[in-house]
Amino acid sequence: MPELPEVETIARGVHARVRGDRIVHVWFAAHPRLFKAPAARQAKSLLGRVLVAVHRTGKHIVCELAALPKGKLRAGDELPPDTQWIVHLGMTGRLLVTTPDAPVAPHTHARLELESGKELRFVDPRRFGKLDFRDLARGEAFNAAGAEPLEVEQEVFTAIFRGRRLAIKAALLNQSLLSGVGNIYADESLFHAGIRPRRSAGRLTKTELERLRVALKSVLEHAIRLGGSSVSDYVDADGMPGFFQLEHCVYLRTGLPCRTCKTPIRRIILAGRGTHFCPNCQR
DNA sequence: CATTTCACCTGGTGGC
DNA sequence: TGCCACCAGGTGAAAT
Repeated sequence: MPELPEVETIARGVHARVRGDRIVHVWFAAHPRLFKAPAARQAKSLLGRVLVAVHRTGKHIVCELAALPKGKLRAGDELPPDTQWIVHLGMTGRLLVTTPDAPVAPHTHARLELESGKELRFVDPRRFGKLDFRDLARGEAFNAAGAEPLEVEQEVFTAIFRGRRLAIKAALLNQSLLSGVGNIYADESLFHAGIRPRRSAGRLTKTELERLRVALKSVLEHAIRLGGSSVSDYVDADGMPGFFQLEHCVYLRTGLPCRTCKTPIRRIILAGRGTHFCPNCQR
């Protein structure tokens, strides 16, 4: 499932391959629920525009698009973006840069044909993903609701959880508090911070919260360096897997010995999700 | 308001 | 081998 490190990896890969390319044809599948703004409006906004940059905000991939100016474009000219195409991968979404003759995978819901001949494809078997766009002229620039885990400072991080009675794991998963943390990195960061997932968020000490902030940041950064976790069907923009799943300490390791103390990893259901922890290392 | 539960989806799994 | 019930979980809406 794509979380912050996977989305970051994909965004970087797409950016490197399509930056400066122009969208010359747009095809969308007829699955209305995939589209927050109507598909026809999105297609109209995408067609003919240049992909100026692709980056990540929370779990969203943001493609910055610019209209081509009327006059001649000179080398080195910066095109100011006027539109954003927003891709959320949901559970099983993929954003792939392919050659036009590459076989079209089942559940391909969007194909953007580029001037260079490449194609940007959105594939999502479960259709939990979402496609949307923003008109920057209307001041609609996309913003994640929660704080960025890689940038948030101690004081803000502490304030986020203050007074909240829900379990810390549930709080970590709440995208309006922190953006980008999903099930894998919630479990892994709580392990590295030595905190049980069921602990009440508001009852954690300042020291524990600081341990959690640092653990979360370093787990996410490590995962980005390894290209993310390929646990179900995640692949990057080139269709290549990541390798952070090899470094998981608790996620999907139920019954296996803790890498630190050999105690078998336990699995519970918390906030409706499978939750993994070491009963000895996490208190 | 804060928090919890559930529907949305399909592919993979395991039981028979 | 085939069939089917069941589960996975990010998000947003509905319920509590």
